[in-house]
Amino acid sequence: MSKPSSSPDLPKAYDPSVIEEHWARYWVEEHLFDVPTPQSTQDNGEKFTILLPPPNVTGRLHMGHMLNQTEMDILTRWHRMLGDLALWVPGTDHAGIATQMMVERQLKEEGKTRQELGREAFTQRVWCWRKLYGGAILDQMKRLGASVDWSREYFTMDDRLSIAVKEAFIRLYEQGLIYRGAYIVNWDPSIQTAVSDLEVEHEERLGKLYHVRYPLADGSGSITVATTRPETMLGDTAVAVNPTDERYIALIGKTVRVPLTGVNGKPDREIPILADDWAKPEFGTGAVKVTPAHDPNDFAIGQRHHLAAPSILDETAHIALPGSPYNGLDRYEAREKIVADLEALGLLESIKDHTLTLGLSQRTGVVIEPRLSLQWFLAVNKTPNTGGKSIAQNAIDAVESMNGEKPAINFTPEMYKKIYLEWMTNIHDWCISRQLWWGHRIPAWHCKSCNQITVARDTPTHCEHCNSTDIVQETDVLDTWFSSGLLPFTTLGWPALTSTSPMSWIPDPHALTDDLANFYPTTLLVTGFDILFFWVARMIMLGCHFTLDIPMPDGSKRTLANAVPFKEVYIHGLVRDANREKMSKTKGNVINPIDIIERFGTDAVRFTLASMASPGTDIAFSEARTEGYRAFANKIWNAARFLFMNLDRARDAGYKITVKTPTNDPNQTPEPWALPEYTPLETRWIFDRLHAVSIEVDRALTNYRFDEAANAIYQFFWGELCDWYLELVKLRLVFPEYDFTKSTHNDTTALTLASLTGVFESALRLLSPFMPFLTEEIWHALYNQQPPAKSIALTRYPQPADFPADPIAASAMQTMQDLITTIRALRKDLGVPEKESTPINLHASNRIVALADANQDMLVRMARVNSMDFTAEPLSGTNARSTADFDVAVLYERQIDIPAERERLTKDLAKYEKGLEAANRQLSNESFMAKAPAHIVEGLRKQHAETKTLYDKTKAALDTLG
RNA sequence: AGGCGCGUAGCUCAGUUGGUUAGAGCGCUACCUUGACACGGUAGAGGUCAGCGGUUCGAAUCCGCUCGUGCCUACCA
Repeated sequence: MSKPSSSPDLPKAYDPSVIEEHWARYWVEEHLFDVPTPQSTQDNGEKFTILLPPPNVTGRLHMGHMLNQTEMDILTRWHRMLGDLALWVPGTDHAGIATQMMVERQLKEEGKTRQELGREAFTQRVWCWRKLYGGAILDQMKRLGASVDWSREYFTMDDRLSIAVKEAFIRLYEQGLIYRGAYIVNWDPSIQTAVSDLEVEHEERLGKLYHVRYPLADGSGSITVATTRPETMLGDTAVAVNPTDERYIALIGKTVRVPLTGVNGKPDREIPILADDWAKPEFGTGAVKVTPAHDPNDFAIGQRHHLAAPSILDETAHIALPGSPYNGLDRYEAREKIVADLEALGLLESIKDHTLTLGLSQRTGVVIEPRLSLQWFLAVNKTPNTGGKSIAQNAIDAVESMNGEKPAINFTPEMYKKIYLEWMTNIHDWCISRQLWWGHRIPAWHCKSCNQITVARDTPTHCEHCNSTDIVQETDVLDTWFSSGLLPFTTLGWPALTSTSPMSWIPDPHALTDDLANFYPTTLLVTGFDILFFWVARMIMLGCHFTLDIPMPDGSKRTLANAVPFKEVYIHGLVRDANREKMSKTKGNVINPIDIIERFGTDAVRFTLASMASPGTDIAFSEARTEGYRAFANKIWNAARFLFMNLDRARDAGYKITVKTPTNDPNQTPEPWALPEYTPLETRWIFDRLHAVSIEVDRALTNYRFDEAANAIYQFFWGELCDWYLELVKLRLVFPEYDFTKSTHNDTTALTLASLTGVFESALRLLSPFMPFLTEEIWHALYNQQPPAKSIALTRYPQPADFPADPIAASAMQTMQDLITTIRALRKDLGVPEKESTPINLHASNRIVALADANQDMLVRMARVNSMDFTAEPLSGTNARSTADFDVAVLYERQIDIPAERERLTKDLAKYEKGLEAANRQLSNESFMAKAPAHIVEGLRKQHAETKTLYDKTKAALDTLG
């Protein structure tokens, strides 16, 4: 309770730049959204836990981040205001490849390479880099007003998270699910590391199909193979044909000489022709060259037939065959030269155009080279040696509904569930090793004596197999997504106190432990579909696999086996430009959120994104829309000015107005508004609307319908509160007298002031998750900078039960609005000057006559009516209008534009006629009458009657026009 | 090669199990600088719901085909 601020505090036009920075800083500095350990707060409340998809440290905020964070922030603020314990954990991802590339690029500018620096110095350099630039995106987040818990901020390479990654790796290894082996992987020759299947983008390109003749070793002829990559022939170890292919049956078992492979005077290499189903008779020549080290299919053939797999390309995709004339050539140079040489030898039969799908590295855009190399894999379809289901199976079970029950993890939109299951059902083992320096180093040591591997939590001194001390640590690091896949529980403190290792580095082990007990599993994940497989699927795989021992605050232990990391997944669309084009640097259509925020204000941009965020569709971001929402912010600002002005005047006149904001404590339900008998119609009505809009917003947000929630609030605030309620309130407060000292201090004035304040304050709270800055500013001003809570975000979210529903008032008000609108339109068509008041005649039911009579002041103010007569006879003619409920005539001497009026009436008549025909058709249709549900028939009858009335009235009006 | 989605007012999009006369914002037209607000007010115009066929008493909504468009997945040399 405090003195309201005076109106001069608020400038006439809303300027977001003046207030937003201040509140953004205030929220962080006051630690308003840091969640204390739950013992000290209400522990019977619901919990809402949400993990921010960690942006890359290399990242700059883009519109996708802003959409993602706006949605999460709306939900988090909403839950917090509902009294839930709302924890939103922020952090950043070390983003192995991306970051390493960034720093390497920087080194290159200095004329250095990472190899010159060495591993140790290079990683130091990356840490320095991350210190300098890594926080940029978090600073930008603060500008968005994201209500995260900054005290729990993490970085995926932090010590505690690194230990968790190591722990997870070791457990999986011990369960026999991580193995090391030589397989064909996707190799990026530009950054020289393996990447996973997901990090490869496929693109159709026009290439060539070469037919190459391989001479039979016995000189009896030749066999022609078809290939798109002639340069790999240097590594061929066989030619395969289909066993059923009659053309080649006689050749199976013979050998051919691979052209161009003779080195130093030696003859060309001799390789067998063998039978394998993989060779498809209908493709090319039906004979395929087999290069096990450079093609995944060929590798499989090689395995089946125990072929050697010589590598002919080095890690940079240059030919590595000492002595060969092609040695040192890039793969494409080699191709050119080999094709020319084959041609010269007369072994090149033909070259045909051929469209092929190329794999490109997502990060570098370089063509992926399938390469045989030693890598670490996570077996996803294998039963762990400790028993139980495979990782993929658990990840499927968590999402599939069992026995018709709701699945443990629910997807919105539902479509993504299908996509996820499809992918998870066909998943291959995951290559988790990367030949990078920046990342979590694999905790494995190779023994130089016995070649075996020792995997250990602490650096071992000797090989666990042969006791040799000649051991060296694995140089590979883990795929970044391996660590991010663990985040739902590692950010909450796992494996603190649950691990076999002491966790002495944890500053306050108990706090972290409580986090896991209190907040795991998390509630919701909000993200884009682009990381559905990369991240969402991996979190489900890893989360549902591990058994987590969770120490409870009371000292007991809870074991969570195969628990889901989150219960809900909400997938949003992509933010595109206004023309629905994908934003990209090359197209130059990237919108920088900070730029747009500076021009329109964060609130307006947030509201734009929310109001366009319809599930399952991308957002075509349009500035026009944002301009509209800036206008909305300005509208609210000015509505606040109107309120403050009246509160000032009231105060000057001796009124004492109490503002009251309910708390968000779920145990304390505020007293609902009790309206006395003398409450005016518009006040009953606005409370009814407030009741209705809180129902709608609650329903919409429950279903992730940010668009519907935003639109409902917009419509309420502008279309109902400002357009009608504020105008009508002037009747009680400022009309016809503006000077309160001269007006009577009657109950209605006081009630109206209190209602106006209460309604407006409630509307602010309703809006605050969407426009946190503006509402914070006005709310503090409302309390003259001494509010009952530190932030509007810490107050109660408006609930339907807080406001009295009043269907009778709602209906009466609707009639009054119809009447006012009809009179206004009529006045316009009659050419009545705006300021001139006119008498009206009204013909209507007794109920409506009584209503209009009781609310004459509304008609005076809103429709410039200066007197009203009621007629028993229906009204028609050029100065009258009819609705189904009433006829109204405006008495004005000037004549209406007859042709225009005739056109309008004719149009209406046609519309009614069409409606009548349709209704008649239905009502005389026996099947319809027999089969349609009663309320539909009833509704149609009513509509038919109304249309009939309108038709008749319009017809009469048209007849009088002549 | 498979799979998924989309096509509704000039533009960007809603339209919840089929049900009364299909909605919003922006834009457009006309009038109004009224003491909260011209980032405003008031009143309007604007759609054969891509096309064709089917199911139904009833279809923007369900089914089939055609056209257009976007995306994802895949080891065919």
